[in-house]
Amino acid sequence: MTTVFPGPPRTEQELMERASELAGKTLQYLASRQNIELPVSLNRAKGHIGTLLEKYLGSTAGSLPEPDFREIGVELKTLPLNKQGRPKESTYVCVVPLLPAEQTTWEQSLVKRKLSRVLWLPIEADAEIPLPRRRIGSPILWSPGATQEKILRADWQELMDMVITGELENISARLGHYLQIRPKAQNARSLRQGISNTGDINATLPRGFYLRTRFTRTILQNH
DNA sequence: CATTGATCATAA
DNA sequence: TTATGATCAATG
Repeated sequence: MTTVFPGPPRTEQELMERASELAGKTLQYLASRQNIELPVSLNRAKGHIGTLLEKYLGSTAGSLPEPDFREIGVELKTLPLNKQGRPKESTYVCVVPLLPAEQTTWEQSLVKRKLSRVLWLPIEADAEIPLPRRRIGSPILWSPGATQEKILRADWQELMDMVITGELENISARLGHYLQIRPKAQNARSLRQGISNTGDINATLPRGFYLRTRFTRTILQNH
């Protein structure tokens, strides 16, 4: 593997310069610059493109529960686009804290810290385009507006209230305007400790926070 | 055909 | 083992 830049970006501007160079380039180009081979399909490499971009841009966070660019507090998210140029998938944000000891305020939450500043990188993702030929779009450096944050916060609060009051099993992906909670696991047999409907701690499916496609669509439209 | 629930790879 | 990176695929 070849490292393209000497270290992590020190400023947002430096990050944007690095990302802007990729606009219009293909995934083949992105991989070639780093002497990494593209997988034949994303089927068995679902996060490959995101990882490739992190490496290219100089992220050092690894799999720490932190924004990708810790030095400047920016989170990197790819945004897969369908044939119409709209987001085709929801966006994973972070793990849902299920235990009482893990609870925080909205201000301290990982959801807020990650979504405070996001570098969105649109990627062509229509199934008809071969992976190597899919193009990277122009980067969007985004922060939630006041109204957006208000709704994100309300979603988070509503969902976390359910988590801590033993209503976890009543949470479905239908809840939440912008944010939703869905399974985030190796498979349906994966288990995590959580608060049961009797208030005890028992085993449950690990969950994650996701941004709905209809929300990321508006982010894209506003640019 | 959009959405929900399920799943795959990998690093520390 | 549990977080990251996400997309797949069944379902309504």
